[in-house]
Amino acid sequence: MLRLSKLTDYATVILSFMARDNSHVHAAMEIASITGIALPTVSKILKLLVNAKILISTRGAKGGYELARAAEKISIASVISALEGPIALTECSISQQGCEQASGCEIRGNWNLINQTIHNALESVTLADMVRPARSQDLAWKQEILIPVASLYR
Amino acid sequence: MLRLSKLTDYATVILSFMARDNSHVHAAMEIASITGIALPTVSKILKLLVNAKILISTRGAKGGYELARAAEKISIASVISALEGPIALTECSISQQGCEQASGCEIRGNWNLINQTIHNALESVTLADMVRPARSQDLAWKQEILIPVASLYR
DNA sequence: ATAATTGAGTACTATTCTAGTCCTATTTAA
DNA sequence: TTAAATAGGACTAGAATAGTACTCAATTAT
Repeated sequence: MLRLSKLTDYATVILSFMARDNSHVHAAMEIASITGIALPTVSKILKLLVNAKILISTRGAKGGYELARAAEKISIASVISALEGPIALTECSISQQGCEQASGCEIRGNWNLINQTIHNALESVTLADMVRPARSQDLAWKQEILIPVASLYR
Repeated sequence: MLRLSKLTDYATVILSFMARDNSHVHAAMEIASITGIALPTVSKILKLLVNAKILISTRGAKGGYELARAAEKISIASVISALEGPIALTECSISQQGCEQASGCEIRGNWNLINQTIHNALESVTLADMVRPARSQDLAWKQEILIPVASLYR
């Protein structure tokens, strides 16, 4: 189902909360109670986000977490790869081992293309976009979508 | 990692083989031996593709599978959803149950937007595109990618 | 200095999902 | 009627995910 893991989903919830109130640092406990996510789980996610340089942590009393940079500069792609590793639809996109399928490998290049397309799309969406309320069914945006892969061959 | 399942990967391999030679029906056994995928697994995939109306099956001796329509009319999105169910990054995108996260739900609409964007991108790539050889690192296509979601709010 | 607060790191467990296999029924061509 | 082939479902083993717990390290307030 092309799904993100729950942890990634939680991460966006946590980050969007922090983006809305970035005036001071937030302790893990505070975040847990506000979002309703269990504390150990919140901690785990926050640590991953710190490692990915998305958050900055301050230890000790009065410590906590805060965004490492403005919400406009935090892409959804970076959040996803912080939690789930590199964005790659197929196996071969990560490990360059190559597949043993003799006849199938001709499509790998195309998968990489699709992969890149999706990656770029996710790269273009920032945390700031997520915080803003979604437009209701505004059909205009559908026309805006470009289909780069298919048009490659024309 | 935003991964597709192996079965979906196999499915594209199988379908691309069938797209290249759509002159006659292919038995599951034939497909298995050519692609190197185990027969029971191939059968399972083929059945799912038939249910999704992507393939047509003929029973009995001299039976087999063939594409239900031209490769140009088979989108990658339809293949993915045949194997993995509806394309949805987050839980809420499928079940309208709603999330219990009190403060997080404001971003659901935005997830749906991203979701739709990716879905449309995948919808635009067809099996025929996959069969064609991939262009080598032609950087031109990168510029072609449009970032519809972020630009929505400007 | 010392105690309290808070994050860092690691290890562990249970549950869910995925991949893959097998068996039996049904259909059709020869 | 027989052989070839798909249809459908049930089942198992393994891997990945989600969530928890515990101990160490750092900082600040008193």
